[in-house]
Amino acid sequence: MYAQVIVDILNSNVDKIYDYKLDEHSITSIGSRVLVPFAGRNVEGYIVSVSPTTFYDQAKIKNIIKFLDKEPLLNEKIIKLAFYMKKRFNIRVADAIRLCLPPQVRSDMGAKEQIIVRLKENINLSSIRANATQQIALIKYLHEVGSADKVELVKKFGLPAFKKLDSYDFFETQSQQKFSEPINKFSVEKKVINLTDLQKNAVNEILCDRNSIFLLHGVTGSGKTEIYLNCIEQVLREDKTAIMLVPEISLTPQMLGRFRNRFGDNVALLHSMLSPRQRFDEWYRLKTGKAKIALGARSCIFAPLDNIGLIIIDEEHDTSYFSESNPRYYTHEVAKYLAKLYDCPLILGSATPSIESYYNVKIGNYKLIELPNRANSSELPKIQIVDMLSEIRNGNNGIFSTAFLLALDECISNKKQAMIFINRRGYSSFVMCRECGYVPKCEDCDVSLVYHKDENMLKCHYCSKRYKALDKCPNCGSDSIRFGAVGTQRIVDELQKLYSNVKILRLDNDATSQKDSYINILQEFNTTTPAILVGTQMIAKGHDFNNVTLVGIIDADLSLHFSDFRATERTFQLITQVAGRAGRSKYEGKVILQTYYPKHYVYRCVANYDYKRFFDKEISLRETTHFPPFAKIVRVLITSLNDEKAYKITKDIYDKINLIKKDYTNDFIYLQAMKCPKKRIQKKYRYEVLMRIFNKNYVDIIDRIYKVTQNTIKDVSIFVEENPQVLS
DNA sequence: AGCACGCCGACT
DNA sequence: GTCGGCGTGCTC
Repeated sequence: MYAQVIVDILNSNVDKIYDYKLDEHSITSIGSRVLVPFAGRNVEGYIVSVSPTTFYDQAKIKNIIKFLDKEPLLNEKIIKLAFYMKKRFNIRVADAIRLCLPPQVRSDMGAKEQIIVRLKENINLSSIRANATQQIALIKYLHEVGSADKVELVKKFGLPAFKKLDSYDFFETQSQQKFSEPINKFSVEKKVINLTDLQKNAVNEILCDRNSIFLLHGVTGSGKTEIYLNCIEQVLREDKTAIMLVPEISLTPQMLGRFRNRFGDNVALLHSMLSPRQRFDEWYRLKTGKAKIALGARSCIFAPLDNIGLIIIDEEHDTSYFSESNPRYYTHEVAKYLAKLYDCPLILGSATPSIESYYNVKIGNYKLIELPNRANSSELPKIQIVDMLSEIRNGNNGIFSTAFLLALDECISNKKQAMIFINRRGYSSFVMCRECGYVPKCEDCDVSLVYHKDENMLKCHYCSKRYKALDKCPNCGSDSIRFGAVGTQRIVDELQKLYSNVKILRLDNDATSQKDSYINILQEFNTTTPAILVGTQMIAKGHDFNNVTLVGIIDADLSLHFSDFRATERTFQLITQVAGRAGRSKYEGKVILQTYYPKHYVYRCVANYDYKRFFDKEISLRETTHFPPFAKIVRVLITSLNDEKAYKITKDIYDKINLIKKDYTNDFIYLQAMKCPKKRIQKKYRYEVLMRIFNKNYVDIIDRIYKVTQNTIKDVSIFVEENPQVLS
């Protein structure tokens, strides 16, 4: 028998199947992690299949050294998924497999045992030549520290030196392994919640059709979570398992609490806030069947579950479901494939579905379930559009409109809470010298610096590099400095001037850099009245605050101005989400939306909670302009510390794609090579080849694009992105 | 990726 | 004549 093995090396040159001899081990070996000899060393690999024959030269086939775990870590379906991901997203199989395993599995308990090296007692140093500097340095070092890790020694003194000394038999080695059983416990305190008729129908519809993809379109507060919980309950009764995905940011204590209360320690949590150890424990509970529900962010789709009965993607429109760094993948596609493999339903839930998902309903790929009302029958908050231009005409040049200040006054004097949304952190968007127009920029990135008042520093939002704040213009010496558009810190400042004795909290990336402060800030806000919470997108998602009666959107247009075809869609989603924070319990909520474009269709639709009208507008626009979902955007991103090299490669790739285009003249809507909008980030120069391609022959074309961009070139990295979320 | 192998300049 | 610093090509 032969085992087909994928080696755990992240390099496309070895991203293929290698055959090894397998003695009487039968089919049960599939998914096992093994140690195999490979190019003169031992590496970890995964058995992806087993067969009685081989196409490779039998004389060259080696034996598997050992099996690294008692049980296979992967199942056949996960392996299928890994190969699908290679094809669909152009990533390596080993990359896909790694997504399915916590890092500990590979580093702590298996083949990657540490090899501890010591010097033997009576070694004859005279065999070393006097000019072998590396060897002597190694001996000296080892003599000083006593013992060291082999990997460390090789890194410090080079492999040749280590090998030479090893050949003299100077070393004694020992390997270390560790592994322990995880522990965990939670109590169940079951609360019965009566479903509305609409919710009941939704649950029934899903459970009666286990082969479909459902788009659950329910307004904020319509009780989608309760539907999820009921569906999961049924699936568990059938002795199956479930995966529930939420955007990282909306995995709030409330959400977690609801799952824990309902399912106790049957829920495993996979979340980036967990320590590596905790994450491993949760993974292990799923792997061993001690937990049957995997709850977590994007990568939780790779939870080690068998017999999956249901997959849910909550807030399906959220951009965090795109993995934008390596390995790049789109969670919806992974979930769809998994659902098909397990013959189980997939639920995509949102108050503001992505245009693409809703379009899939229109063309019959998804089934639509609608929840047009809030579950507790409270009204959706009234959204009032305020024209900021007419504010200026009326002599108000401030950040806040008169209508907003009045509403805030009322809110505060009623001892309620307000949330203020501004999608920009820091104090102001940029700083500029009034005399000469100088704008300080980051040394490593092609972006303006942002002033952060609390630290009195200028910060780069792309690489987090910090600079001294300016008291004088370094260019002309003037001390007259102007601040650009306002950010969260500035809002807090202005509000504190107006309400010196009201608690004002800020929630953005800066305020939450320490691990728990995110939860602490929310906790403090939750228990304080009156109070004002100022924040970025972070405050938009899934928090249930009972006393919020006012939501202020300071500059709604912000996300509208991105030169991205999804800008309006994002604006609609963001505003609906933020507005949904108001009036969730017995108190009526109100939303004030400040804009310079009050007539824009996105605001008309948003104010009436009219998703369908917005969708119709947007989809016809996309169709006539040939944008997704009617075409695909592909971006090849080329980055390098070396500007000329990057330029040369870009030109090269452009030429090659231009050749492909000759075979598919009618399929290309657009093809262009250029510098990226941000020409440099973290010292790396950035170029791109951008194209738009019709769907018809897309699969063939992208395959060829992947091929011409695969060549690994020294000092230059090349990424191919499909429908990139941000173009910077 | 990372190892062998082979070619080269530098120094013993 | 060795050592070690690279570039190349291959890994079941």
